[in-house]
Parts: sequence; structure tokens; C-alpha cells
Amino acid sequence: MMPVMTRWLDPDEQRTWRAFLTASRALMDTLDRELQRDAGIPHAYYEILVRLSEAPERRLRMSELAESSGSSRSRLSHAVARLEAAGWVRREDCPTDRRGQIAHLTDEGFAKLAAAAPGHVEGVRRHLFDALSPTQVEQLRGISEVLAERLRRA
Amino acid sequence: MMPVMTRWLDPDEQRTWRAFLTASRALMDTLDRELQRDAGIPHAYYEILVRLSEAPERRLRMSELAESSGSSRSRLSHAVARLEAAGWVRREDCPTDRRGQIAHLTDEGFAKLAAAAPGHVEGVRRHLFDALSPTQVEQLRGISEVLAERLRRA
DNA sequence: GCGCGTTAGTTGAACTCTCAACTAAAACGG
DNA sequence: CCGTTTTAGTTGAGAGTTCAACTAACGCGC
Repeated sequence: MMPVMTRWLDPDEQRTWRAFLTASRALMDTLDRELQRDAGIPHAYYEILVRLSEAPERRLRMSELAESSGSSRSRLSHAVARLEAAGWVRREDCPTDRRGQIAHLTDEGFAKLAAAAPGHVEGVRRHLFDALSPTQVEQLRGISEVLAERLRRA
Repeated sequence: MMPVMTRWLDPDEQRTWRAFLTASRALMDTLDRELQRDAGIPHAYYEILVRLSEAPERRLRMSELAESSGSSRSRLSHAVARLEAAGWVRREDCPTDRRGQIAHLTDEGFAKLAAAAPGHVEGVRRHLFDALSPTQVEQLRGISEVLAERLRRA
């Protein structure tokens, strides 16, 4: 929707926006690179494995997995196909909905995740939490929750 | 580097990290999608055009452009190749360093950027600034600047 | 029970990004 | 000067993402 009168960013907002852009991009790129190097998977795949590992019986409907891991359905389909080829996830038919598929984290996949987790968590701590004061961490949570909620509806 | 004893995230940190992940991913995805829909370019390309438009004579060395737009050199090479094919950027030899290339934003590229900017800025405002209180915006700037600085060295 | 809109999930093509390998030129060191 | 090491930038292959199109099954309304 093209506004009639653009509400441009003032210099302060501009600075905030660019800092945020730089920081979040750098953070994600760094974590992604570390994960790729140490575990051979992109961060999006790690996220999928984590959500599966936390689900009852390590099983989740594809759509719920997409939702919780922040992937589009298409992305998840491709990702699970690759994870299945690697033997870390298996797909099963859903007994109550014949359209449905259930992704199931295998023992091998779980082991892979368990091996990757410490290094990744350490990265999150080093690059994010260690850099911020306790107050800032609290602030970041408030900000993130507002934004996440807002964008969930959008 | 695999730590001997993992410093796991406590529940509060976990919640913060996941909220941040969700929010920043949703924000970037949304802006990227809007930009792709309205201007036909990904956000990374928009960023490149913006930096060029702000440079003296709308010219920048490839390496400086990569640095300022947060792209790897490889990514920038591919991106500029595509932008050049679209007629929005031209590459010129650097007179002082025969290895160097200078990217130059054409009038056509500038026009394209000028057309895309209002919609994008409106998106940034709607999805980010409108959602936060003035205090939170200030906090976000502080947090982002610390993180950006920290990761720049890494 | 039937039609129709909705939802679940997949697929392939086009595009972007990453990584490693590569060329070429500058800069350094003796 | 000459050899070595950096730095600039590109390239191609491989992998991930997106978008639109598609199949199939659910479920609502009559």
C-alpha cells in the first residue's frame, strides 16, 4: 500500500534502524556460519530439529512444525526431505487426517542435535547475552515479544 | 570451539532468545516479502542501492559497498552482476588500483530506488517503530549498537 | 450426500546465497 | 628488483528459499 505522504525516518530512527539491521544480520550470519561449520546444517534446520525434539514422542504435524519453527510450508517440505535423506527425520502418515504428515525425529537425528547444541548455545551466549547487561536483556525480551506478537497477526 | 561445560540458557534467557529469533525473523521476512512484491528486489539489493545512492557521485568501491551493505564479497559480485543486467548499476574500472571496480548507481537505478523507498520506509515504521514505545526504541538502539560493535570485531 | 471453499502438503523452476577455488594486481621484505 | 604474501574481485557449483501451481482430502451448508 503506497502512502500518500511518506512518514520518513528521522535521524534517530534511521540510526536505530540501521544499527538493528546490522546487528541482527551479523548475529544471524555468525550463528549460521558456526552451525554450518560445526554441525553441517543451517540454522533453520537446527530450529526444526529443536522443535521436534521438544514435542511429545518427538513427533509433530508438518503444519505445526512449520508454524513453530518459523518456516513456510514449502521451506519445511524441502527441509524435511533433506533431513529425511540424512536419516535424522522420518515422515509418517497421520492416522486422523489422511492429508496429514507427521515428522518424527529419529534417534540418529536426536543424537546429531545433542552433539550440535552445546556449541550453538555457547555461540548464542557469547554473541548475544555476554554482550548485554542484565537490564538490556530484559529490555530486549520486552521489545521482541511486542514485535513478535505484532507480526504474528500481520 | 567446544566448551567443556556448556553454559546452557536458563528459562528466562531461553524465552528472550526465542522471542528475539521469532521477532527478527518475522520482521525481516515481512519486509523482504513486501519489497519483493512492490519493487521486485530482495532487501539485500535494496540495501546496496541505498548505500550507493548516499555515496559521493553515487559511486563506491566494491569492497566498501560490501562492507557498508553487510554483504560478503561474493554475494555483492553476484548481486551487482544482476543489478547491472537490470541497468540500475554500472561497473567501472578504478583509476588508482587496477584490481579495483567501482559500482555506479545509474539514473535509472536511482529512480527505481526512489520509487521503492516510500513503501519500504512505511513498512519499517509500521512493523517496527509503531509497535514500540519511544523508550523501547531508545533501548533497542542501545542494544543494537552494542551488538553490532561486538560482532564487527568477531 | 453433494458441491464448494478451505486446508495440508508437495513440487519444480527461478533466484539468491555460500563456499572454495581462482586470477590479477598491489604491497611488503630483503 | 624479485619472490612472497595480501588484497580485490569474480566465478561455478552446490545448497537453501521463494513463489505459484498443483493434488488430495476435509468440512461446511443445504
